[in-house]
Amino acid sequence: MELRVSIQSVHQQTAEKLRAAILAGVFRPGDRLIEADLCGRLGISRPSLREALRSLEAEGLIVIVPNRGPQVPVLTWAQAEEIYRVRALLEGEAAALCARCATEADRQSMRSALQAFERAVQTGDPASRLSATADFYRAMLRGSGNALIEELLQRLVARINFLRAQSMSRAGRAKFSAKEMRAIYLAIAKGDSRAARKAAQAHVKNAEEAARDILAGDAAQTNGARSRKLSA
Amino acid sequence: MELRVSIQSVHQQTAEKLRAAILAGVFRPGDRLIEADLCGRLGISRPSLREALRSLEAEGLIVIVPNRGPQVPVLTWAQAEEIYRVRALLEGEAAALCARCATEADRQSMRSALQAFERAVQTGDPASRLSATADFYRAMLRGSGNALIEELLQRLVARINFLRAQSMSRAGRAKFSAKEMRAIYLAIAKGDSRAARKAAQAHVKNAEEAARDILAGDAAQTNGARSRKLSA
DNA sequence: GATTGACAGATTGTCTGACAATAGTGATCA
DNA sequence: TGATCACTATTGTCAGACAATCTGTCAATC
Repeated sequence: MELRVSIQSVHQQTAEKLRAAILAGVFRPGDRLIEADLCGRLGISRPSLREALRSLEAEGLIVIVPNRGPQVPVLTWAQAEEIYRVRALLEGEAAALCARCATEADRQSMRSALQAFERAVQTGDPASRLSATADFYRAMLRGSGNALIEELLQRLVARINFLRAQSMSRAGRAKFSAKEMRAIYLAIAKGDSRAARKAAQAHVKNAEEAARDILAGDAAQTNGARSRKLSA
Repeated sequence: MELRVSIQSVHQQTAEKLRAAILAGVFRPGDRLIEADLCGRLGISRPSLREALRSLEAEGLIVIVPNRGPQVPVLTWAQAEEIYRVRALLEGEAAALCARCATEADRQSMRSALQAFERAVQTGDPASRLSATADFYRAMLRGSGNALIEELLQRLVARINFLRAQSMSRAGRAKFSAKEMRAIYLAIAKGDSRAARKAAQAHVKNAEEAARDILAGDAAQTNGARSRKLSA
């Protein structure tokens, strides 16, 4: 039983809030984060803020340019591609492990998350879709029994969150997504680790392709502005 | 041409020095790092030190216990096992990628690092062995063309450095190591990505087993002291 | 004898205020 | 038009301070 009353340190809370803000899109790729500004808004001192920023930097969620300060990184497609490749690798492994050693409780969690997702697809509710997806993955990673993979994936996914949110809300993608997730679940339920790995990797591959389309369309629109920014 | 004379910020330099010190074994698993002490020794202020510590914490190189401060983590075997599993996955992928897209220059670097390693094995020079291994991997990861994998692996390997140094210096292990590395190189030189992946994974698997023996022997010796510490 | 309570010392968590160094900006002048 | 130069905004770094917390010790109590 956990009786602790959130004795979180300031920098820790700060890091969490900023993380959440970036994932929620409050700060967008390319945005600068001004220290004094954040201190004021969060009601904390600069040293505490800077500690939090260092944590986020090491997570890859922000980059800190010397003498210019922190900003949300703008991913190149090459970087995104690397992330997707590693993500496929790790998620495949997690699925395979899960197929081998998940408990019935884990499978149950996955099943209900999957059902929630399918309901959300039918009703067309983007928020529920996102949370159901998160639940599904959490259950799978928990079932894999490898905390390291879970942590690494969480960080990687955070870095492509921007692409993810867009491609997930794209017409048609949700339906395919549901099918792919079901395939992962079925393979795991059967205990077929080989099939589970394949299904998970295929899912990431498809997500990558959806993201690529998004980024391509995006780049075409804002190409001038962005390349000017990068070369500066 | 790079003329800059180390315009690295203080916290960055600090992080690097501490990283190097931990890898070199100056601070051993379980050691506490006292802020005031480090500030004095490094000649820096506490805020700067704390920023550096937050970076190292996010890298997993130290843990910071609330109100007790930073310390070098003591790995359980379960944690080490997770790291080895992910390492096998990533190194296998890197080897496979390298087999597909390394340039002749990359292969040349690997070849000379391998030769240096074999010479070091014959002369029985542990320091050269370590540096040659590092060179070999650096070349392979560079050849894979995936900077993310390189970064992730670097961090993971840092976390098991303690085990690694011990198992590498173990009688007999070096010779096997040389054989395994040669197998990786040959597969990459042939462009056989499948064989390269297998060879790299086998190499990690063997390293893991060597490490397990070390940890088992270690635990038997200091079991009393350690379990008392953990339960406290 | 074991548990509790109190206390001192060590260490971390956090803030304030300050100042130098740097990058970006706009004005000035050739 | 282009180069130069001050100005401003912002970051990098430090010193000093104080509260909060942990650790171990020692006496008091049951």
